[in-house]
Amino acid sequence: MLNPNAPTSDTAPQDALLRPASERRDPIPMKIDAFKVACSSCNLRELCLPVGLSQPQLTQLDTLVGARKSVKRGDALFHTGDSFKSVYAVRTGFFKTRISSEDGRDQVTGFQMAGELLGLDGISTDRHACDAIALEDSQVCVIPYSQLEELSREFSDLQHQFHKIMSREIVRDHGVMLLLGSMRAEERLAAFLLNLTQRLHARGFSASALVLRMTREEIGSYLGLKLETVSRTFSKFQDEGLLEVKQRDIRITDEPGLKALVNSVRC
Amino acid sequence: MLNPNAPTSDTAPQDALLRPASERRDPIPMKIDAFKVACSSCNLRELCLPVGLSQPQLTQLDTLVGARKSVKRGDALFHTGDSFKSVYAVRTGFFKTRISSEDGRDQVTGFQMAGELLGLDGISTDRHACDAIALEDSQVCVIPYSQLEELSREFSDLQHQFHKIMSREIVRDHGVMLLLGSMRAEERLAAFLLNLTQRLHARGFSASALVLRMTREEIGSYLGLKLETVSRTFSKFQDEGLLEVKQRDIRITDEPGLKALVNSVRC
DNA sequence: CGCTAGTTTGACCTACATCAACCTACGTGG
DNA sequence: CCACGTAGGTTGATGTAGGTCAAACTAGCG
Repeated sequence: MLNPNAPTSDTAPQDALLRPASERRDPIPMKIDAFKVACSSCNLRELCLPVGLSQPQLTQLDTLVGARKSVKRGDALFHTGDSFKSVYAVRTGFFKTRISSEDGRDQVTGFQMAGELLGLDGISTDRHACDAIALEDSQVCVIPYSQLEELSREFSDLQHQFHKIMSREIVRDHGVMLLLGSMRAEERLAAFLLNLTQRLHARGFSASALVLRMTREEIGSYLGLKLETVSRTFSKFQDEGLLEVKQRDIRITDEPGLKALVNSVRC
Repeated sequence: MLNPNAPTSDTAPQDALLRPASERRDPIPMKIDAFKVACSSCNLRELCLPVGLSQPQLTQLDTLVGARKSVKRGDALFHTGDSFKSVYAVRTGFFKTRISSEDGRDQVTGFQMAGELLGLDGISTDRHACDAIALEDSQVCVIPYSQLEELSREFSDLQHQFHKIMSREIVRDHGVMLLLGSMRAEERLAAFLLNLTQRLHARGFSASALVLRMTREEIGSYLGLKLETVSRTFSKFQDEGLLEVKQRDIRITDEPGLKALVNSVRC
């Protein structure tokens, strides 16, 4: 199979959306304005902000999500210090967020895929607190924040869903702290791969094969490891029969083995 | 000075609130119900949920904050898995939050002092996702979450302040990731101490002297270090003239030196 | 076809962990 | 009031996971 991130047959609700933008063909828009986004007809609505909303609420939400924005691979959706106006929902593509310390070290704080929100850090100071960089040509839905607040005052379902998303980010961050604070390299990488595949699976992709959109260095930055350690750990996993690794193409050949790594203390 | 956490003379808005509960004497409550809390008259209102609210809004908020709850040193305010009903504002005392992995390792994810909110992690799944443990006898204000959502649909200021608090937690967590992912032991401890004193200072305490409410092990867990390393690093800082350390009593004698440590790359 | 960015692998080094002994302070009961 | 127990803290000796430095390999891409 050419694309190992191809959707599995059982769950493939939005395959088209997860291919590179160049391959994608939009469904006929429900509105006349072809550049207008419609959450109500979006294949990601079960993963994104609209989760749990009724049809009339969705129609309202459509009025809020103003436009799509394309971001080329390597370009930033926003930078640290940019004034905060909107949050963004990833529609297609893949992002990383990173923060930098004064002395130039930086830390990747997350990888975002279709249906996930970017920019929540900006609410606290009205300025973005990280850089969001596209790891492949991507498209996001622009959600003007003041309008989101407004609409979520009207619809408690939307309000609650938004709070859930923020809370989920906090819980995720605490999980990463546990990983960074107490796991060894193998456990970190195993946890990372299982997290990625689990999220891809929720989007209709294979749970056992994936194409990494990020470099070893970016993985290392996220996991608090050097790129050489990431590379060596991949090789080790391959030697042990847990994975097949061909550069960025990964196939998980022993998922229970990987899971055991994450849950076990040492050895 | 007996209590090195004593408020400085210039900014001492709520000294009484930050002493152990046993020493504290409440102001005469504005409501007849002595157990009722009044945000409108709380000395922490400039640090807590009410930031930026008008007087009438504060009065509304008073109806929401139902009760105080006392938590003895060592006891849990809530545990992982407890059903989520409320968030809590620390009124007096000091807490830690921690998460545990299946294999028993745990990670301290934060330390909370007066005016800070606990329990935001619970929104995502309707169950608390961490344990909150009092590090000294403490008191919290109970804020029923459904009512908070309701009221924040009425008052956009409250809504925005609540969002800011959640966003700030996300930004803080990302900072901790940077610390855990790329700083060395000395930098971590220096950053930790500076963060603590900065927060204590915002509450009217000295910026240079503090009493740690947590053990070396808890500091280590938060910073991704072993307790011996924390202890050694304290000793090293003392030898270098950055700190005076007497068990949990810390006096910062060279703040610029500490700050330089955090901002410099190596050495 | 040659450049460049990314990756792999090896040899060596170091910051921190581990293990262990001892010290300190405080609370409890005699 | 003292003595003893215990939880927490310090310090030393040694081990090791992962960092650092370096060289070679691979795959796109102009």
